[in-house]
Amino acid sequence: MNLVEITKALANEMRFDIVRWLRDPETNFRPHKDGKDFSDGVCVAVIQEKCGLSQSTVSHYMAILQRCDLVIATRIGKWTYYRRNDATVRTYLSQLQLAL
Amino acid sequence: MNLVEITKALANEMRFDIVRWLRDPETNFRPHKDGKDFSDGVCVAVIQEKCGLSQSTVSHYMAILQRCDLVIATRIGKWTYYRRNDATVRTYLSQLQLAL
DNA sequence: TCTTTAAATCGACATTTCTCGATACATCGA
DNA sequence: TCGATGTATCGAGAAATGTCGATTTAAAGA
Repeated sequence: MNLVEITKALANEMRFDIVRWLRDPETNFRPHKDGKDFSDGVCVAVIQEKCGLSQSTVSHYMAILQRCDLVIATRIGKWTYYRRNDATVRTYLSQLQLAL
Repeated sequence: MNLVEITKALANEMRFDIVRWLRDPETNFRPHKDGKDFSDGVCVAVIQEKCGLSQSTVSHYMAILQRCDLVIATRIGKWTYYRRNDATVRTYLSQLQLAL
């Protein structure tokens, strides 16, 4: 757990929002077109639609969030679903409290 | 209180450390040469010595930390003393908990 | 197998951040 | 008032980040 690396990942309005939104996908994202629930997370296309950024940028951002374990990716067929890693978020917050 | 702005300020190893160090100046910085205590904070020269960065960079970093209220500056004569703004740090941490 | 679709990667350019040395400003002491 | 000292600001170049469109990869379906 590298505090500064996670802080860098969150030091961007959109990535910060994505992590926030993923706390409660039901209220923050539209449903998947095929009706799949959010148990594995939200697919890139739906996150992209919400962000209003290009597909490549969103994919890149999700990779950054994944690299520091803020999200977990699950590939199913053509789709990659990203969900929050609550354990990392919790650990980050408590470590930050201790450090700062 | 802009969460992302404060997060950006902390998204740099050295600035992160400075804020940490300022929680307990007595253990993290050498005493001021004139014997002044740390009640108003730590002067730039002493922070610079600890960081190992140039004077201008440290001055710049302290301005960034000050702009988002993470530190409070007190000018006394030629010296500027910087101390942590614990209120901001606490508010930041709790707001972050709520947001994330 | 060919086409379509979702996502990742690549290459490029613009913007921001990092960091420095030089200079300016303010204050102190002689 | 002059020189020394501490800090802030300026200007610049290097590095990192943001962001895009194009391309590649992988899987699904016809």
